[in-house]
Amino acid sequence: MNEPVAPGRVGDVRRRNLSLVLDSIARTPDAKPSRAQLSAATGLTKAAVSSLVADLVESGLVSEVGLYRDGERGRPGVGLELSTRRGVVGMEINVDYLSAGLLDLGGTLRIHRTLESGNRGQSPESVMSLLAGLVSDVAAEASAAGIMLLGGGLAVPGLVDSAAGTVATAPNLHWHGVALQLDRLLPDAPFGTVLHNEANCAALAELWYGHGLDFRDYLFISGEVGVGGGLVIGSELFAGPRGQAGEVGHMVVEPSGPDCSCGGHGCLESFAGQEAIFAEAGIAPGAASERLARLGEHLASGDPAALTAVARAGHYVGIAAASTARLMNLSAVVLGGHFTQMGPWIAPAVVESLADYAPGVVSPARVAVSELGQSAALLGAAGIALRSVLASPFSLTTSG
Amino acid sequence: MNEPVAPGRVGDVRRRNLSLVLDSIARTPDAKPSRAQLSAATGLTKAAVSSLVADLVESGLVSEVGLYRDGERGRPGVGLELSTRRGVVGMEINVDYLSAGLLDLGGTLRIHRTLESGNRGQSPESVMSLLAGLVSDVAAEASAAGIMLLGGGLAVPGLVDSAAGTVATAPNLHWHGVALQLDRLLPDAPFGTVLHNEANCAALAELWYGHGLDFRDYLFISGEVGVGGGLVIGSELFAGPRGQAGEVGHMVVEPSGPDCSCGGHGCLESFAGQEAIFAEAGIAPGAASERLARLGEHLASGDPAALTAVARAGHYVGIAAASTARLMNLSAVVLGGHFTQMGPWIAPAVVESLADYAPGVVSPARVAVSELGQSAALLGAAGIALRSVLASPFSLTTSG
DNA sequence: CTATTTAGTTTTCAACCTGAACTATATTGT
DNA sequence: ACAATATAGTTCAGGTTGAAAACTAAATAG
Repeated sequence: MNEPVAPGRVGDVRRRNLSLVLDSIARTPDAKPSRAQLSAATGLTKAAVSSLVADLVESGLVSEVGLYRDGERGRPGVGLELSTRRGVVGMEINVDYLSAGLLDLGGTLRIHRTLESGNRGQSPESVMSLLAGLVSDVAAEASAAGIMLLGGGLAVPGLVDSAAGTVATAPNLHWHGVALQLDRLLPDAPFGTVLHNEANCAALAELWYGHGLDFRDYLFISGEVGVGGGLVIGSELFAGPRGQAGEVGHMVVEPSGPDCSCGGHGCLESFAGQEAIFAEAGIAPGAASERLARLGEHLASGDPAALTAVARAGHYVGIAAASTARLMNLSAVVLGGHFTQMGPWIAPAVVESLADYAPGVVSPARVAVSELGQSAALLGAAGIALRSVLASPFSLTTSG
Repeated sequence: MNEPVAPGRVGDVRRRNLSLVLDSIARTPDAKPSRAQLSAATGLTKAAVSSLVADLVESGLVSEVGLYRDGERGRPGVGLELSTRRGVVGMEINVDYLSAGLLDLGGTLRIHRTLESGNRGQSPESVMSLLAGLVSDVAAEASAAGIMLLGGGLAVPGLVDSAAGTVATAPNLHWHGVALQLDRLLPDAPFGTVLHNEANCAALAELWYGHGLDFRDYLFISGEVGVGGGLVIGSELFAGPRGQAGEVGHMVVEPSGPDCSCGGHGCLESFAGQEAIFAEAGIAPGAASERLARLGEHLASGDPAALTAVARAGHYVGIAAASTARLMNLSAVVLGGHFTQMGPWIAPAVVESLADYAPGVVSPARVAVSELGQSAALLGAAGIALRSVLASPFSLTTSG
């Protein structure tokens, strides 16, 4: 009950306004706004904006980029943009690969390296060592390009405790209750590295770089080995009480359904997880990516077993989405992960199921398939880091 | 995307700290803290607390209550408490009755009046007139007791838009898209009257005056004519994108289930709504309260039809709760509304169902039955108003 | 080349918290 | 009784901050 609410101090005002100005610059990536425009956009006086911008320029987060001349009368303003000489690193540990990438403050992915690596069952230490090597390559390249790294985000396919930097459970990696040495990855970055759930990262990537531009509230459902998800409410990720919300894979969609590895019955994952779809479609065992490709071929050639398998998965995804939409008053659904490859076949089944179980709640036009590729989680993790920098620029300021 | 984030001004600091101090006083209802204790609790200096308290006392929200002598050495502090001479009004429009009550700032329900009234199908204007009469009685009593009314909250069984003060749809009242004249109810109260959903109000009452003292995160499921609900996350109501989250009644719990009035199939309401339970239990038609009483008798006497009907409702409530708990990472469930009367029979079924479909997520000890009576929604509505006063005391201050 | 318009800076001022010194009022020990 | 001590609360100087308004800077229009 007794949350330690910090007292408001005079300095808080500046902290907030620094972030407000920085955010205003970030929201207009093309315009390169002048101080005067920022003053109008934020409601702060020109004097205040000047003072705040001076701090931001000094800290290196913002650059002046020549005159902003638009043919109008009067003195031209000086264009401002987020510095492209500051960046954050997005990282991903997945079952089959590791990856790391550099996102500059402007939101451009400047570097992206992937390393094939079978991580299932490997020790966290050895995987982290591999990742640290990959990251140091990226860091070296960034350094060569004159880009200073401020922080990073790491996406892991499992339930995580971001605050503690621990992985509670990552079934597909066979990790349980491991504390990751996040400090190793970016030892010099002032904001450090923060751990996040992979599906949540992908949901956020979708928000910032995908369909989030159209939808403010949606359920993101990501097919992987399991079925993960993320809830975006008001253009923000809903993380839940312990940061582990969005686990749509174990919603009950068929009370009389088969037993699930979680101990329950009739979970969505039993119908829409990779193994379930492959089995139903008659795809022989093998590497996941290869089986997925074969499923795609079967679908394209109209194979009935594949078509029914995917339609069944879509049907149950629709049921889970219908319940979620009703419960949380959501109006859109975005499909990601392996569902993207089945997009043309699974989306109609989801639409039909939604129309059947929750008519009028999610219109067909608001069932979308992600267009971000395999980099979604990495982009999301980097984006989280980027936004945490933009949210608290004060610490980089001389007085911070 | 472009949320109008207000710039931070110097005065915001005081606004926040006024609320912080007021909140600190509210959190210690028994202790009647001194300024020095508040200083320690909030982290503000004694000087700042003194200045803030002076404003709060002047505005009438806080009273000094004699010396705080605890046998220790040193000058005794002056006890502070939320004024019992300021209050808010909770109001409820339901199918069978209207009610209004006065909650003082200390959180004590001082007055509570109920008026039997068949409101189903009545015009909003006539119902509001009846309610306004009831409220003016309460206001007169408050005035006689020297209590100044600051604001009010009105609970209505339907989907509402609180900001606009409109009822989107209240099926059981037969209201659709009506704008309520909330200003009529408490014309002199500086904070006005705010409209809320009944189930959400009940969920909040549970939070503030019921099991919320034990649980920080839970799903509240309220059986009424329909099945409503409320999601409490981190001791706060999760309202959703348009303030209409928590509609657990239309989650899909049985894909092959019967058609529902919402247009879907297999909704929870089809199994756990009043009509469904009465029909299954073989309770003849009649007034709702009377049928509920008869159901209670049948249950107590061990009537098999009644027992299976309630067990079946509990089974499906458990499925919906399991899905919700998984999706949102919740760990507790509170049953309210008509489920309270069936508590001893329905709770075990819910527990069993949860253990079956989401083992280890919600422990049996965390399935609770509400102990608040019919006044839950009213208490919640009043509590919302009370908290909005405590959150923005600045407007009552001389400088506000 | 002056008037006008827009950008950005400087100056003055008020709000408000901190920190330290100070006053007020109690208990304890002799 | 009375000094010592401890705790509560107030007063006042100091520093940070943004608002408001005056001012400087730099462009275009005629």
